[in-house]
Amino acid sequence: MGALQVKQLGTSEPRTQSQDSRDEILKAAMQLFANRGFHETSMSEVAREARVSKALIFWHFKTKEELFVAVLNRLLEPYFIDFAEEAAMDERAQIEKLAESYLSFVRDNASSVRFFLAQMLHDERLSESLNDQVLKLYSGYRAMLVELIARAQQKGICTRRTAPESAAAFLLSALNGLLIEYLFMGENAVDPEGAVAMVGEWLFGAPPGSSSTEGGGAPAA
Amino acid sequence: MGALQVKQLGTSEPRTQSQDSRDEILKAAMQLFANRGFHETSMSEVAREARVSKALIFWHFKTKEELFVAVLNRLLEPYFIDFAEEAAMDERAQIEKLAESYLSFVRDNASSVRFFLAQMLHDERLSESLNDQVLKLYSGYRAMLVELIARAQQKGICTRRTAPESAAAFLLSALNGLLIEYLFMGENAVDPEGAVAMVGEWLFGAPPGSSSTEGGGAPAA
DNA sequence: AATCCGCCTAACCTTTCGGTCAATGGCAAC
DNA sequence: GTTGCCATTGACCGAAAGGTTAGGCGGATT
Repeated sequence: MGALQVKQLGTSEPRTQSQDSRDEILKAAMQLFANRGFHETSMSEVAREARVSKALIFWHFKTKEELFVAVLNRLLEPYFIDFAEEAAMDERAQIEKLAESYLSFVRDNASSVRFFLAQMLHDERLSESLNDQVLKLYSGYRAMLVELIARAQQKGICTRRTAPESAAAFLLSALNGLLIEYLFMGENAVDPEGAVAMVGEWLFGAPPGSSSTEGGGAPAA
Repeated sequence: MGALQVKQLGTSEPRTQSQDSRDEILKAAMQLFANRGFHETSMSEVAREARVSKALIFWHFKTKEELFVAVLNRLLEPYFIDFAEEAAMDERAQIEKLAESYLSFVRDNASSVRFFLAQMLHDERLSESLNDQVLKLYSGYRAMLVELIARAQQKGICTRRTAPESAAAFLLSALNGLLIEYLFMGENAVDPEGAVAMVGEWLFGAPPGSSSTEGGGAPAA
């Protein structure tokens, strides 16, 4: 969970003027691209927002597209989630934690998730590399799930007999569905804990501490 | 499932020249908007594609945005699915059929689904009405699911005790997840039947054909 | 025959786009 | 002090955007 933060600007390092202005430009472009998209954002706007001349942007970045991919890469930085396998937990807890961090990540990065999704949906040639990178992250996540489920089945913890690949795919689909529900309906319409509890029940049967009194998994209105 | 088709142009009806050209323009604009998006499509392109002068477009539609919403409405036509409740089926079959038609609809209209999704994600002010209409369809679908699940629970067919609203929400999320998986990974990566079967099992327990009597939904290890 | 009107176009207008260029001020090296 | 490089700028460019205008053509009305 460590790598969830955006890289902080090292204010102590000796930064050149150039680096400073470059950073300012990237920051402005990031905001504008994310809120309006690529084609709807003009270089003049970026220049104004960054309080810099338009020519300077073209000094730092040869073309508008080069600026765009620089922004993409910067936006992607926080996406490399550190899924430290906490060996202490059993598989069920690990899987639920994985699902939880997926959802909380989406919650915390909603605007850029939205941006990436829109970008990938609609501007294919501009963001092939983005597509690749996201796909990589995605399949890594899926592989983790598959392995966890397989292990749980071997241990006999998981009662569901579905093939691990199918189960993982279904689980991921459910998570993605929550993602888009969240993006459209907003925070209040989604109940992450309830959803996580549901997939848990789906895979493993009754809730973990069902004999005692605990509030998890209660149906919401 | 009758209303899934796009309205055919009635070639037999007496159409005026005006209607013809208007139609040609809409057709061209539809294609271009869907493939490239609003801002990336120019009126000159539309004119060229429709083999018509640019001025004629502005004679039919006051502005570019007016053309756009006309296209939106035309694209939305096939979205009004006719969910004729086939009273002969039991609730499980009805729910599975609902899920199936959701997925096959997405498969058949992939390009416009993609377009709408991108549009809603990224250009909020341009497509408020689109947002509303889609939301309406969506909540209609959800309401149907809720009712079906509630009835199944009353009848005792559905073993799952979750509140119908929560179950329907989760089911819809899973479907939406499949939707985006389909949009990104393509046809071969998604297994609609498998997914439908899974939600069926999730709600009702064992597959319908396996045994006439299914006892507890979540078998213990 | 003259007129009117619906449909359509070529040419034009204004604005803004991505991008270039010559010219600057600051600053370190010689 | 001059040279030379880095960072930066305002002015400028051709192209293309969305949109307008004046007018042509053809068929119905008078």
